[in-house]
Amino acid sequence: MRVSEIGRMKCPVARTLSIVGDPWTLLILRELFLRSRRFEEFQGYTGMAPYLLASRLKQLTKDGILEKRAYQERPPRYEYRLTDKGLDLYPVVLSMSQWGNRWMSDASGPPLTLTHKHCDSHSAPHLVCPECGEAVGARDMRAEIMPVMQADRARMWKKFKRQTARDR
Amino acid sequence: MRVSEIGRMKCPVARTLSIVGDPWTLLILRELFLRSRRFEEFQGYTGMAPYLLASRLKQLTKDGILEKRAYQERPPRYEYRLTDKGLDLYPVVLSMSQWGNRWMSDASGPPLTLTHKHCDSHSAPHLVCPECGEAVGARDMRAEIMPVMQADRARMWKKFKRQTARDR
DNA sequence: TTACTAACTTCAATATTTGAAGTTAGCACG
DNA sequence: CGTGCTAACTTCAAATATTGAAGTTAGTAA
Repeated sequence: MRVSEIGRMKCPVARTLSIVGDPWTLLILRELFLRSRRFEEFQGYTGMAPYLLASRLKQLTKDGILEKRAYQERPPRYEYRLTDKGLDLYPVVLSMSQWGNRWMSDASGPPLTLTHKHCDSHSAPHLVCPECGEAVGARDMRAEIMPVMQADRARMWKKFKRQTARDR
Repeated sequence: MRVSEIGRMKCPVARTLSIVGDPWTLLILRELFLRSRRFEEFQGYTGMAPYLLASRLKQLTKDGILEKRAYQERPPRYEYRLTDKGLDLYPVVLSMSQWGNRWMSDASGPPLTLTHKHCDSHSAPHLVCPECGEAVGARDMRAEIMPVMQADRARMWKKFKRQTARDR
């Protein structure tokens, strides 16, 4: 299977990865959540090659994550903004930020702080169960693979087994 | 900047990306959260090439996300399990799953369901502010870049500007 | 007319991924 | 004792993607 085919799996994680499964794309998203909007800002703050940046911005726009619009006509200049679909990726980027803070920080103090606008407190949002309100982690949840995804997995497994059998 | 240097930025998102900023790595994590443990399972259910799988597992082990252990001696067979550091990546994978459910699903019904073990209800955990308990999204939070990260960004920006100036 | 800017595009060199095939260390069957 | 089978990789050559450097476009400003 090629990277470009990951999105064809009947799995919500895989489908999300087909859009944001790339470090440069996620750095662009980080910048957007830090309120960068211009090509130059993305390039300067991520350090990525302009060819790659252009191709990623094009793809994200096609995927409906970003909207490109001119912020002036002459000379033509553009900005990129998150759509609602893009804004909704916030939990992904935030989770990465919090994991990085917890597990990858050095002695130089917190690089980012977050304030909840509504209650005006510094906070690190966490996941809770909407039913009981308790904080949840990996050990607290049980995932069940439904028939539609199970069938897809069974198909992949069979293909894999057929392949290894043919090798002999 | 090269992909392999992303982790040197003083940014928690970038540092996390240096470990999980790759679609195959995240698919391996998905499998681990779905309780896969063996090389063969990862290969069969992700469809990735064995060379890539082996190199990713090696790196994840080195990064302290996984532990490799023999589950039998003769013939030698191994399994891979999440460490605490790895388990703590759950919010990243869960956020991706939920975004995929919301924005990338087709008509064939939900591929995965989650049950909160403690209250036994089907639930889609969401982010809340720990201070006031309110659900939070991108628009509700204000990020502030602290001096240590700000300095790093300023350095990158200057380097970028120096580079484009030299081009002329 | 020359310098400068933002937003790209092009090109050649390098690095990574892919698919197919091969290897290793055993067990199981006839 | 030989053949087949398994899980967990490794190797190789071809295809694909990324990188760094340089170039382009459509303007404004001095």
